[in-house]
Amino acid sequence: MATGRTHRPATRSRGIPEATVARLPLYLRALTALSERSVPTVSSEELATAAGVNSAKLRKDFSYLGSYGTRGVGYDVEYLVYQISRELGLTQDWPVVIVGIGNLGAALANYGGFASRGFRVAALIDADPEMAGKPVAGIPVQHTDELEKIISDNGVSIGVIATPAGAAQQVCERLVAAGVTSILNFAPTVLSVPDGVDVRKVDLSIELQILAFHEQRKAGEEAAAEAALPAGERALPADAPRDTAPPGAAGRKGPEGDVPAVMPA
Amino acid sequence: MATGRTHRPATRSRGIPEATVARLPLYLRALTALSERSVPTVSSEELATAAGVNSAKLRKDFSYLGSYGTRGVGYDVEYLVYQISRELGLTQDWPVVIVGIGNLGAALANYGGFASRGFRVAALIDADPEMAGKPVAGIPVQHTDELEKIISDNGVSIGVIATPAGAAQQVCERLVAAGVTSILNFAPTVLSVPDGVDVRKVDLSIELQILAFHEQRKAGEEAAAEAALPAGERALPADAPRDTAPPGAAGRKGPEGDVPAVMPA
DNA sequence: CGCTGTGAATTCATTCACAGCG
DNA sequence: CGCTGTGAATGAATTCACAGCG
Repeated sequence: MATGRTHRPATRSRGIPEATVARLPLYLRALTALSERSVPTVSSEELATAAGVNSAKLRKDFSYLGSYGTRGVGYDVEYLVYQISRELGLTQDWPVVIVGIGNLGAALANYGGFASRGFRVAALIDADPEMAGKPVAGIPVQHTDELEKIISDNGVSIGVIATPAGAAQQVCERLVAAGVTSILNFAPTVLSVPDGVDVRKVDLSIELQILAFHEQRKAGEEAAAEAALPAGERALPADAPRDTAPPGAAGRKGPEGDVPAVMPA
Repeated sequence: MATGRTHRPATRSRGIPEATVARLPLYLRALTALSERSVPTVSSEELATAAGVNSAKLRKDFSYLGSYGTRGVGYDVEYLVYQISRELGLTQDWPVVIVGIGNLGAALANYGGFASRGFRVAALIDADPEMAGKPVAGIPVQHTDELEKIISDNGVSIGVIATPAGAAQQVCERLVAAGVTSILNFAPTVLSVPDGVDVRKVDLSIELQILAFHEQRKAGEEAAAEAALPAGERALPADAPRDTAPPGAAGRKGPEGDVPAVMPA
């Protein structure tokens, strides 16, 4: 990906930044809601609010797609829905397979937003022979043995892995060998794939851990705020509300013997 | 460096970059696996591979935490596990509530990796009176009416929203009012929260859409690479270069005004 | 030596601020 | 006027590359 250094002069002809791509679905969702309410046009300000971003960012994002707005007015909702859908490749239907029909896999299979927008669950696959034939979300589960056949018969290029961590890499390899080039991984493990295959991961415990980090920081600040007095500043120096570094940021270097007790017991 | 140049050598005492925070759980997972295999030390190179990042990035990340390695040797696995756990706030247990016990909520409740690392499901909450009392993953579901009491009785500061989109904002407000300051949102909607509250979102269809974008791009490149044959089908693959230079082509507008109606809601 | 830790360089993303079109 | 589209400025993240410690 992006390895090829095009000799294209400055102006990116089609290099939409990754960060922008990641926001297009958000815009699309907001626009779809407006469309359902028959709202004809939106300003960047309104749409940005609905999508939870700021308007400068939204306008910059749209500028990578082309000039789809009208100065003094805003954007035509229907038109933008179409343009973004097209950009995301949602004007076609993507058959998807879900591998691993446990609790999570079943929940994904039942997830409505799936079919509604450009994706179609082509098959559910599980390694447990007991599951074979049993319908989940109206679709009969098929055994892993059929994986390769299913992929090629249906021209599947997107696979969802919802197996236990231990099985994920192997499943991944089979999917890739069978022709899948995009994988959404729910298993808590790092997948290694050949070049040209995209992997995105969703991991509950990672998200929780990130939240815990911030939560802990908040607790620390709170405590520091209450007793705003000289304390072991190395321990849990409350970052200034803004971002800049707080005062007295002396050297670092974690003195190994010292394990600063951080938890506000 | 640009503006840098404060009086202080910018040794941030605690300003860990967000991107780094997001990777700490990955390192932790890889380290935990090593620890279970009783591996005593790892080099940045090995650990980086296991975590799926490159070693320079890993070393830079660790440098924000302190100097926990030994030159010429690597990192002590146990020690690093401890340091990262502490940094992430996992040396304490975080009670978590899950609101919305449908397919997904149930799957989350059953998710093992939950309890295993610093988190404890304090309660399951659902709006359906039918659900009340029924145990899911061994925990009895409680009715939404109890939400505030549950939060405060258990000192919950992290909430997981797995309700339908329509209910999410309201649930969010009640959680926040009751004292929750970190939210993991699985509902496909933008939550608005007051300052000081962190929200992270997990959205299946967004992830799929991002994959579809890249998938489409691959298909386009492939076609173009194959043999510049005039593809008869969709004339708008990933390559449709309608965007161009900002300078000369200043006044370009959408494609010949048309194409309104589109997606099936 | 080998491998960490880190300034400096580079690349990527966000924000500002305003020219200019409708 | 109001609002888009976008250069330029700023800021964040990644990568390079190497000094220096064990």
